[in-house]
Amino acid sequence: MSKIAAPRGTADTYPPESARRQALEARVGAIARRFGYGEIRTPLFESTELFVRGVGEATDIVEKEMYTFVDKGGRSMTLRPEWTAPVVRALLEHNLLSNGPQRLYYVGPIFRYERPQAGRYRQAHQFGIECFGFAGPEADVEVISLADDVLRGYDLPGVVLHLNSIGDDVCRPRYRQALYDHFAPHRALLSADSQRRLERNPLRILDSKSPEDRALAETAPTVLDVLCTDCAAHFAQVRALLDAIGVAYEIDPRIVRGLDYYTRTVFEFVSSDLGAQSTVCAGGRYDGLVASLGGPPTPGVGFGMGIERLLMMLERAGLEPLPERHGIAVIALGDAARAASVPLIAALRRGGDVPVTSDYAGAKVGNQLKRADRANARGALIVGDDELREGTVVARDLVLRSQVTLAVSDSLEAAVARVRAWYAGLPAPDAVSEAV
RNA sequence: GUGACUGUAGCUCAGCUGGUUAGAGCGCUGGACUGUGACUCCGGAGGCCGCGGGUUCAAAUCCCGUCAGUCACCCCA
Repeated sequence: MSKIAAPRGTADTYPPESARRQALEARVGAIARRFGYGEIRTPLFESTELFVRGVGEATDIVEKEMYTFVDKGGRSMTLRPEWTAPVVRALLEHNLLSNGPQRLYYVGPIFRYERPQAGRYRQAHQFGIECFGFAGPEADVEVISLADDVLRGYDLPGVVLHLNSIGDDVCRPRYRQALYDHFAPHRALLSADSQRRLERNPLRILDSKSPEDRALAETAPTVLDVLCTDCAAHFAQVRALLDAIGVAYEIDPRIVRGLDYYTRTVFEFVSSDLGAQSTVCAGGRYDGLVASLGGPPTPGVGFGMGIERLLMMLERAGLEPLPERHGIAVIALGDAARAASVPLIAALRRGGDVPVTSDYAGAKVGNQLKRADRANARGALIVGDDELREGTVVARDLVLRSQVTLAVSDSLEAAVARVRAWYAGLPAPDAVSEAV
């Protein structure tokens, strides 16, 4: 025991849990493709400079959460802490924006050096999308609606979409100033953290959890009061379009953003089921990012969704998908039968989509049947001395507990065909479980 | 990075104020049932009591450190 363990905040995923993740990843990918998004994969690590410039020097991610190392060439590299900057880098590197608007989705790990907690890990996984080239509110709505489809599709209770606008280069500085003016006279009443925030980023005081800040935050001016005409119009259209397609939301002026690149629309899907990390999906518009990384001025909007948080919500909501009941377990009894079963197993696996397993350790029938049952196999093929002599196999329905004898001695092809026909003829597990 | 709680068999957990061979349930495995998976009964394997140090005649138990988990803060997906 206590040999080498997985590093803090990381986890292994193995059956049956890995099947849940596969299913989830397949599902979100399918939804993204239905919206016309194509998958992008980027390296696990990038030049540190990319994140410093893309995410923002003064953000927590860059200041204290990056896994940074120096490679053998003396270059500073960083494990991807978020997806947006790498995606933009790839787009610029391959000049994809000159092909017009781009719709991309991703699924994969991110790394942040943080103390682990419910729904927070050092290696986490995110699904997300990025939509480049559309400045209008339709793109915001498309992105939000995609996230909404994913979450609503799971019918999760208690998920609420919070929506806000944090303005642009014109109105955000104005808002900062307004907040500063509001809090500065009462500086002494703020929590220690917020006194620091006041100088660096007064917006952050708004989402503080400390009670002494709350009272002052209640009376603070709202972003929405100081949006410039363009931003206000954009926000109004986003809301109108969300209404038009029936996506429910709540205006929440307290949503701010930890990353520097956001402009205008920001949103979060929040669940009461996640403990302190209540956000399962967060995103927004980032019209300045592409240009700040050296590309042509290009509007963009997207979101990131936490896979672990989504899995946690599914678990707590009791929405675990039932394991699929399928496959054939070959049960060979004795050395001769075991050897004789190999060609049949191989033939069944080739060109078939039915999982075929076999126990080569020579456990007794009862145990092998039990294991096959627990592994959710649908049927079993039993070959013992009698069957070997007679050139047959016993084909057993593991759900109905009934069995037939199949001849397999004429030719391998015929045997395979006969087994496939038998398997295909088994009643669907759903129908069976209702009958039983 | 800060704080609190926790670490005993594959899993879930008992082990009172330190005392001799560390337990249970589930799982695994053998048998009752010479080749059929529920249930029942009887047996078996499986533990550096997270790791390191200290106190003591004696430590799973007390103390310190460390690693890990959980929860919260900071912050965020």
